[in-house]
Amino acid sequence: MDLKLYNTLTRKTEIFEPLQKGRVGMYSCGPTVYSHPHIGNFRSFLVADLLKRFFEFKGFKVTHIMNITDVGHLVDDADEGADKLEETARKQKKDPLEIAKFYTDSFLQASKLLNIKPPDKYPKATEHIKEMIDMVKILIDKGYAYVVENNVYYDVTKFANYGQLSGNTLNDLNAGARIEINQEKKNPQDFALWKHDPKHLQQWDSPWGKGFPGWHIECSAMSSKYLGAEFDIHTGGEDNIFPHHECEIAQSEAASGKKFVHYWLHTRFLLFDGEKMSKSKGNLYTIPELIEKGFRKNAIRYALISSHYRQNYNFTFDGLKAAAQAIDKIQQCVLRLTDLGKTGKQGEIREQLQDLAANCLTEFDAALSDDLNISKALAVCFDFIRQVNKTDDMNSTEAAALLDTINKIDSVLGVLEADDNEVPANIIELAEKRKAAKLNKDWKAADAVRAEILAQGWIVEDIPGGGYRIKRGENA
RNA sequence: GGCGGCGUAGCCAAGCGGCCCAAGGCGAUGGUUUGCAAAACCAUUAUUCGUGGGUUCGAAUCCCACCGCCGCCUCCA
Repeated sequence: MDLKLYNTLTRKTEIFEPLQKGRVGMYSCGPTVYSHPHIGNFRSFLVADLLKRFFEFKGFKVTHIMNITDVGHLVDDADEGADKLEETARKQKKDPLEIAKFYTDSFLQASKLLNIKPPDKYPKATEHIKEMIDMVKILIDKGYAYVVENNVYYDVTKFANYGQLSGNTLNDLNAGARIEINQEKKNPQDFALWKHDPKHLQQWDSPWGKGFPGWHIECSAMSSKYLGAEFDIHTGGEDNIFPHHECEIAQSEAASGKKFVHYWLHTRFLLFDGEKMSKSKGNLYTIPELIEKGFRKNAIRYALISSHYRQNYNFTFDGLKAAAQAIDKIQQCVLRLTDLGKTGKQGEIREQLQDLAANCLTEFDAALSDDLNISKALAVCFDFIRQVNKTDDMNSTEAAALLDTINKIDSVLGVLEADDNEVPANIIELAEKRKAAKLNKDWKAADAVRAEILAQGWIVEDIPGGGYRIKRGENA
């Protein structure tokens, strides 16, 4: 089935056609490691993860690159002033690279908690200074860039398509007049490829003297190194459209003479309780903070992927609770199928169930193939689960087949993490004690033990037939 | 000023010209089941899609106007 994606570049939903059959080259704008990444950052990373997993579900071999920006993002509007990393470094009196490492680790840990599949490579900007310098040289040689006083700027008037991605024309940008006039630049919209600033803590040698790279060049340089000058798909947050991605296109296409990226996918911002997240509002939650508050990591993942990526997602604690409930519904079904797979009778799979499973996967595929219509896909998933729950007298072959279907779906959703909840021995003991009490019809004792188990953070549930099941409770 | 998005049940959210008296999740209510629970299942929870016009045999879906909300326009995913 064809995958359709909304392409920011053309402002149309298009059928995805890879450069190479069966393969996808994908680049995602990653974090700038000067603070802990928050849920908003992760929504964008999770959309990339969802898309990548869906490509794999459809049988594509994906090469996924996500950069880690550990240098070069300037703080204020005029390409002047302190670098964000440096600002943090000065505040904390640490070396910028130390700061970068600390927050890179924070990012990687949170990514793991959210069950994000690691990209094939997380290239770091500071490890690709040479590649960036090489690209800047090419841009100067080809006449797209010019040197002034140890600084290198890109001349936007030389690139005819500047503004194609964002819809910003040079005239509009002039009218916007938010740009402080920098006398060095030929045009106010020209952006820095290489900057000279003796006050900067991070410095590298270059043909233009000591300095540091401009903040768009790293993605152009690293994407071409790992994916080639021309590749399939580039993802990021909506704020990246302009100027970052617009400038990447200008740099990469000018340097290579080829089309840069075929499909641009941008994730809309997350709101928190209907408001934009910001430090001043104190609503920039990080993943560990939410876990600290008692929310489950897979609920956070579910919440963040459960609405369409081109829609603002309004993040609320109530939404997280709803997400946790929804996952439980799936998990409950998985538990039952797992039990039946072990204890059910041997047998053939009924045709009706075979069709149910096949249709589910087809519809799930169709939903996500429609520009990642996740709501529809989840609806398919829950419809399937209801049908499964309604099915009595299931044999072990059937249970295994249906379980396999859920697992295929979860290879994309990634919310059913392997059950790492080893039930402690004392809890099992208590559960056995309760079972014994129940056999004696000593309901009081049985209920007391159940309360005790709950107090320790676990839930016992009876299964028809006299058995029971132990689940992790809220605080386990 | 320029570019773009949104308004569907208590909440989240799909649908984008007829299959819609509108999917799915959460919540709520009643029922089946259970020692009691939990889970599960069944039923109910929008004859209506921000408001007003229009186009059409037919509109939540297209057009116009109005109201409200939000994002981007060189820090930001």
